[in-house]
Amino acid sequence: MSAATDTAERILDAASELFATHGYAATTTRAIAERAGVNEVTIFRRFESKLGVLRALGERLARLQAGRAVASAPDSANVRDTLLALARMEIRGTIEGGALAMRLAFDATSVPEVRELIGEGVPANLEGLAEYLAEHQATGDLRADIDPRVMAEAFFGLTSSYVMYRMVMGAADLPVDVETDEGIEQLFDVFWSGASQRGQEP
Amino acid sequence: MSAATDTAERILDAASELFATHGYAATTTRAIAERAGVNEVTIFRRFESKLGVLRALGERLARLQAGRAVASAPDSANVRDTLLALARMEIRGTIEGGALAMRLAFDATSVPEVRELIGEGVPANLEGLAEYLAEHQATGDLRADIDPRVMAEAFFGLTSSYVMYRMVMGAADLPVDVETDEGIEQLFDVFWSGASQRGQEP
DNA sequence: GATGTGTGCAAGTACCTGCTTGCTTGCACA
DNA sequence: TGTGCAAGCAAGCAGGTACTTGCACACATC
Repeated sequence: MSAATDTAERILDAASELFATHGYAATTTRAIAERAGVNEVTIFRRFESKLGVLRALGERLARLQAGRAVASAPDSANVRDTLLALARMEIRGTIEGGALAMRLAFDATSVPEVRELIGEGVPANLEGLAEYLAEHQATGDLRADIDPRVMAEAFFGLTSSYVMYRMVMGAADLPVDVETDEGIEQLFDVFWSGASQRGQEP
Repeated sequence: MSAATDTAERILDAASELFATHGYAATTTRAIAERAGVNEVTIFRRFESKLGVLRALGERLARLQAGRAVASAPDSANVRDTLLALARMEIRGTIEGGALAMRLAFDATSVPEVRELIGEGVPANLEGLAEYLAEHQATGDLRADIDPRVMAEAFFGLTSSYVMYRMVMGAADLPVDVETDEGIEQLFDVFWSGASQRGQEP
C-alpha cells in the first residue's frame, strides 16, 4: 500500500508543479509521467484521465487549504494582528498551493471543467473576509465609510498580487521567510493604515 | 490599401480578444480566423505564423500603452488627484489591453517567445512609479517610512487585481464607467489613506 | 486588355495530444 | 509454488494543431 500511494502522490506532485507553471492545457500527460518518474500509462490506470488527476489535485488542495480559512486565524482582541497574520497566512498559502489555484483560475476561462473545480472559491473567500471586516467596522476598529467588500478586495489584491508579481511574472524575489519578512509587513501596513485610519478624526 | 489593412486589423482585434480570454496556447488560428470573418490561410499570408500575429499584437499594444505612462498623467499640485487619475487610467488600460498582457504574462512561463515580448514591462512600470512616489515622499506628500517600491507594488496590486477579479475570475462585474465609478474611488482611498496617512502624527 | 494584388476555398502534411491495448516483470501473501 | 496486483514497455489510434500548396475569383492600376 505504501508503494502504491507513493506513486499516486508522486504523480500528483508532478502534476501540481506543472499545472502551476504551465497551466492545465499546456501540461501533457507525458510530461507529468516523466517528471514523476512514472510510465504514462500508470497515470491513466490510477486517475482514469487527465481531468481525473486535476480532480484528485483539487481534493488535495481543498484539504490543504481547509486549515487556513479566515475563521482559523487567531481572533485576538487586536484586529491588526489578526489581519497581518491572515495576510502572511494568505501569502504563504498562495505560494504553496495558490500559485496552482491562480493558474487554474486563468485556465478556467478556457477549460470549462477547471472552472467547476475552482468554482466559487474566490468569491466565497472575498465574502467571508468581508463579513469579518463588517463586524469590526461595527465595533469601530475599522473605518466604516468603505464598503467591506471593497476593503476585502483591497486585502486580497495585496496578497495575491504580491505572489503574482514574484512567482508568475518574476518581477522580484520571493521572501526568504514569509513569517518574518519585512516587505510583507510594510505592504500590509499600507493597507492597514488605509483601512483603519486611526487618528484620522479631526 | 484601406481594405487590406482593414483585414489585418480585424485579425489583430480577434486575436487580441481570444488571447486575452483563452490564452495564447489555447487559442487556435482557426478560431481567430472565424472570429475575424477571414479565411484561416489569410492569417498566415499576412503574419507568416501564429507567433507573427502575437508579435504584431505586441507592437500595437506598445503603441497603445505608450500614451498612458506615469509621466503622461497630469502632474497637478495635488498628489492624491494625480494618483487617483493614474489608478483610473491604469484600470481602464488594463481592461482594454492589460487583460491581454496579464494573460500573456501567465503564458510567458510556458511559451518562451511570449516571455520575450512581455519582457521587462511589469518591472519597468513598477520602477517608474516607485521613482515618482519617492519624489513625493521627499516633499512630505507621502509617508516616508515605507519603501517606495513596496508602495508602488501596493498601488499596482490594487489596480491589477481589481481587473483580475472581475475579468479573469468573474468574481464581480466590471464598472459601467471607469472614470466615475465609486468602487474604484473607495478602493483607491484605502490605498491613499494608507500611503499618505494624513493626520496620523500624534 | 493585361497584370498584380488580396482574398477565398479545398485538400493535405507533419506533428502532437489524450488515451488504449496487449503483453511482460516484479513483489507480496498464502 | 501459485495467485493477484501494481507497474513498465512498445505500439498504436483518433482527433486536433500549425502550417502549406494549388487553384480560382474579384478588383484595381497601367
